Amino acid sequence: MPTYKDIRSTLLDRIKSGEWQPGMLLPSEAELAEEFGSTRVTVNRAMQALADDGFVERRRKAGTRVVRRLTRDALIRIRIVRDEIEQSGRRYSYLLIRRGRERPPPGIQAELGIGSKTEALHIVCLHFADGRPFQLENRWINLDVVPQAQSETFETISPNEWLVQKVPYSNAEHVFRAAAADPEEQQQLDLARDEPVFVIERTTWLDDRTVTHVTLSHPAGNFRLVTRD
Amino acid sequence: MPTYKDIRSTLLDRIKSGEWQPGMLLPSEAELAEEFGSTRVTVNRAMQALADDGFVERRRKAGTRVVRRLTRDALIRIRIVRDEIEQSGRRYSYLLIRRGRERPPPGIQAELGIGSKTEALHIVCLHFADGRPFQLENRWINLDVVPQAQSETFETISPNEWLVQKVPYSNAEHVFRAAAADPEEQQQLDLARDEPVFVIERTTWLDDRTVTHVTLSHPAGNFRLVTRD
DNA sequence: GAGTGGTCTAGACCACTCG
DNA sequence: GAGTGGTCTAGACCACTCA
Repeated sequence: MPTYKDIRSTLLDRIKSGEWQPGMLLPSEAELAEEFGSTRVTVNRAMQALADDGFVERRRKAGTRVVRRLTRDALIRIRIVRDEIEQSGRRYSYLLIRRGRERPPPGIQAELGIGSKTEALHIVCLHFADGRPFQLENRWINLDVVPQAQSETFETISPNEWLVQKVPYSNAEHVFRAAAADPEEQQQLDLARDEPVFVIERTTWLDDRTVTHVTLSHPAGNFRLVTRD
Repeated sequence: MPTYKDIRSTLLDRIKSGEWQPGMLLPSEAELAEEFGSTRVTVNRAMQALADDGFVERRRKAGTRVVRRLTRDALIRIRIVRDEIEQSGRRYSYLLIRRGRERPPPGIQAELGIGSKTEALHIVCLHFADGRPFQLENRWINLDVVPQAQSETFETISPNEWLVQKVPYSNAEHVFRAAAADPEEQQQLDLARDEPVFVIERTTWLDDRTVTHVTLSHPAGNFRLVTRD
């Protein structure tokens, strides 16, 4: 007696082998239930799993179709920078460079969703791997959302780790880009001449209120972001 | 009467609000079923959805716990380059630069998983947005896996689109990095002086056999990769 | 209107794994 | 051994949406 996972797997094979081509209409749940000698509920569970994974699209009355893939989804797992460094067997260290309340520039104001006269917490710090600069962190924290940040010095704990503890489940948007290094990046990251930076920008929300916006710059020579399905 | 989605949503609120902290043991399915006035099956469906999304971890006998988040997952949707350009309202065009059978350099041999004397199909081409270079594609195709590629000229269809048609459901690994431009990138992408490139490398398999390896270079000034949970 | 998927209940048995 | 999650069946009703 097949489980819904067995059924899912069998159906997926038919899709991957090309037996069921993109755009094709699949048999109804009732028909498949008969074929597999199981219940419609079980087939439904399998088909929903395939739909969750983006292989098929389902509509009532219209039935289930193999998706036409125009995109490829890649999942990136971004670790806390300390973990990332330690996991690779290198020694992690941390240095706070600046910390203060400031009125952010207009672009950051917009990201944080705050008024032009409101101050936010601005932090610049460095993360090292085996004593060499690995990541320059330039962060703005919205004090309307996380007022506790005011009483934290960030001298021993990085804002990265502090925020994960205080605000564990937020949403985020990332932008990845390459850029020529600006003078501060050039100096703090100790870059080779003409070495560009790999930049991750992250904005984090809690229920539509922006918690923080951060720019993470890395020497291009020692940073790559890897993905596997 | 709550649906499993209602239950999922209620439980997720408790996690996000901090009522249920990371590491905490959740009530058993039976207890929650009683609380919500539903069946254990329905609660199970909700909890499995939370587990799929990475919010909780479940083990028989040990129960269900809120996950301690040390990572953040980001989903990147990579479109076919033509779609990406047209979707943004720009005009797409394509130019084949080179195409030929060659013995690939050692690094590519390893990626493709072929012997040192085996030839592969090497293609270099350019994708334009509104007539300006957008992406330089440098691709190796494993002819053991996709022999049909030999009889395709790739003069009117890009290898990108051709492969999606021929091999719709493959697995992939991506590497994102920044780099100083090499001479060919500098010339073909018409880069400003000292402008770095944003590089995506993708390896694609079909059942453990490597189909293709491609390096996609973009002018840093006009390329960003965006993600949203 | 009719066919398809979406979901629930009630009861059951199984599989894992902790103590 | 016992408690927890994993899954199935059988029957039912509902909700959407296509023709």
